Amino acid sequence: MENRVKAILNAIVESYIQTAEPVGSRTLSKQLDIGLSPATIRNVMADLSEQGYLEQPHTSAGRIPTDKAYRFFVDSLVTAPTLSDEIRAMIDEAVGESTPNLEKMLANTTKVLAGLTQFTGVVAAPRVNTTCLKLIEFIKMSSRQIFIVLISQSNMVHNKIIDVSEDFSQEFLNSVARFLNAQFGERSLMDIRSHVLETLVEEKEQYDQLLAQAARLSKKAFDISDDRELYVEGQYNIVKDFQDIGKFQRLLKALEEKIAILDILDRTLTAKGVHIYIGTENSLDDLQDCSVITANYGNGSQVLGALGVIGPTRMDYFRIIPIINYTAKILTQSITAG
Amino acid sequence: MENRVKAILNAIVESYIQTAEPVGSRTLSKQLDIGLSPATIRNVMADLSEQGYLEQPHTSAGRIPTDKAYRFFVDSLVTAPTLSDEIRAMIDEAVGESTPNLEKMLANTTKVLAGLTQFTGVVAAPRVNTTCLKLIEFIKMSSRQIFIVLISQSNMVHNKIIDVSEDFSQEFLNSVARFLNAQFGERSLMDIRSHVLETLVEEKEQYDQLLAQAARLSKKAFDISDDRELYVEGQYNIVKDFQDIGKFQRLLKALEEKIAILDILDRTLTAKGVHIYIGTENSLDDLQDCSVITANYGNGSQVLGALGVIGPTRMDYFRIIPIINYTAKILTQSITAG
DNA sequence: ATTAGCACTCTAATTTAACGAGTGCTAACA
DNA sequence: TGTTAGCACTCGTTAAATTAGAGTGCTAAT
Repeated sequence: MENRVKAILNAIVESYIQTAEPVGSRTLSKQLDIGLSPATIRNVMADLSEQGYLEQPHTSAGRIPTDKAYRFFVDSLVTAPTLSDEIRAMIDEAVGESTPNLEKMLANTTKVLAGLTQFTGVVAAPRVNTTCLKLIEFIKMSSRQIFIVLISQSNMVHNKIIDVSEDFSQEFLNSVARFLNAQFGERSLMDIRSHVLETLVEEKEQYDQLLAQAARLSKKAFDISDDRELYVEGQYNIVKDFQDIGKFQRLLKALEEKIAILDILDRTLTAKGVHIYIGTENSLDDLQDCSVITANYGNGSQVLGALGVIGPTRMDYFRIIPIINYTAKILTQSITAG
Repeated sequence: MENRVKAILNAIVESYIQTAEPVGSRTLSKQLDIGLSPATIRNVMADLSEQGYLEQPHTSAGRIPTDKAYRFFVDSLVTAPTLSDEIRAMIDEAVGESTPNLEKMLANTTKVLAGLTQFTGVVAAPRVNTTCLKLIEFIKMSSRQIFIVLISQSNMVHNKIIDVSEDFSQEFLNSVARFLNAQFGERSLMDIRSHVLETLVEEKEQYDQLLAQAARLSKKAFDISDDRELYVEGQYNIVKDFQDIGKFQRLLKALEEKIAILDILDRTLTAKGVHIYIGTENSLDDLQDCSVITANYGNGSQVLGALGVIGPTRMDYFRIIPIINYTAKILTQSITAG
């Protein structure tokens, strides 16, 4: 694509991001420093329309960018601006504040994302199955109830109360926990579960009463549903850019149900850096008028989850991208250090 | 107030609840079985307007009920209808499903409230300070980090990771936990905290190194912030009844911030039964166009928290009230049994 | 006390007209 | 050949004017 055409396209996108108004040739001609007449620009715009970069709300209106144009615009953003010290400080504080408690860290991260971007912030907690075991403990609550705590390497805490038919002694529970910690420390829960299952099978042939009990208990302990937590904050920020109440309501509902959003965040998990999904690039119908900007966070060696914001397609990418980027970086650092 | 006047007022409220349209004298005359002409009804309506029960959007429109009228309407609802078996079953299942895990129970309760009423469901978790201790346990994570689990009588789980300067042995931690459990079981956290403080003071004069450490640790353990969790579900249901985007946005924000809503729910805690706050009866500005219907739940002997729904003032009280009532009852039962 | 009748009010919906931003095309220009 | 000025045309937006209808308040009759 010609240089001049690029400049015009990007100028249109920028202008639309700022004003949310269809961009006309005359306005653009004045804004653009290059001495180009409206007529010339009109020609270029006509070409761009043909190529699917621009569209007109109606015949005699200015042009608005299509998703394709946003995509082009974003891809030609080579230099992400550096963040101001104040913004960095805000992120640093919010993210680092409650180490090493991962849940609180993620909640705070979501809040700071929503606050800084003025869009809806989302953070996906680590997948339970892929996290690694740091510590497991059994606590006897009553003769038939056992409380199980399970802490992951990244300081994520899971707990549940299970009913058992046998009356285990606390000493027995302790020994099982000791065994599991020694045996499975730093292994992923998914791995552990399959191993526990193996053990259970072996044990059947051993006819050792105690071992059988231990295996059964362990199996229950690691039988954690793999739902992921999604932190959402700043939903009310979405209202601003929605004229269509119906669409908006569906979006809110999607946010409440969370599953679909998690799917989108999951797609990020494989690759590094900031990901941007523009409008129809989102598989989710209710997000067709939104862009989702995401990035991964991890514990230094492993990707744990993703964070990002959801906003209108005409969001200020230039401003948002470095925020996402930096937040992910700081969160990763905090987890790694914590 | 005259009987006939009552009937007319309630009919107006009912009609407005159904249709959301200002009610005119002619419509009402046809709807009402008593043979009263529009003119007669007009006279009554004029009186009711004077007394502040009705108002007109404009001179030549029908009347709409004021908050005062809703209040009258609600107060004259003597017989709450019995719930259908299906609805009962849905509540039973949602609430009882994940006993004894209180957090999950509350989350499910919120969802079923939102689902059944099609409004926004809210459930306030028990105040941490007033809940009673069932079990406390210390788990050593590393030489300087201790993981603390604290389970309340109502099976609410709190946990946190604290940093310590001394390197406690797990045996020491166990003995401290044993002591606390024996000493303070079934006492409220608030009580315990003040006692722990006392002990700490006494200990200063005892100069017993170990006891001092234990006291310091215990103090940290019970130093829980008293934030209450608020479960919110079905926010998107509010959209329907809001024409004013600005108001709606503020309401969403209030729901996200939760504190103000908790205040309202707290007011319920003193008295039994269903509470209804209509429109301006809500102290919160952003809720002036809403009604809040709440009820308490507890553990049989003690009130723990409140649950309810937030909807437009013109919600169908007759339908909603028994849902709230029954849900609170079942939740209380489940907690008591759990 | 109730009701029928009627003039009056006010909103919401519909129509009409004027406006203007922006386009596409053509012809002139460098 | 690329650029620009000019111009007719389109179409949405806004404002004003008109109409229809629902509902009221008042009065007089029952």
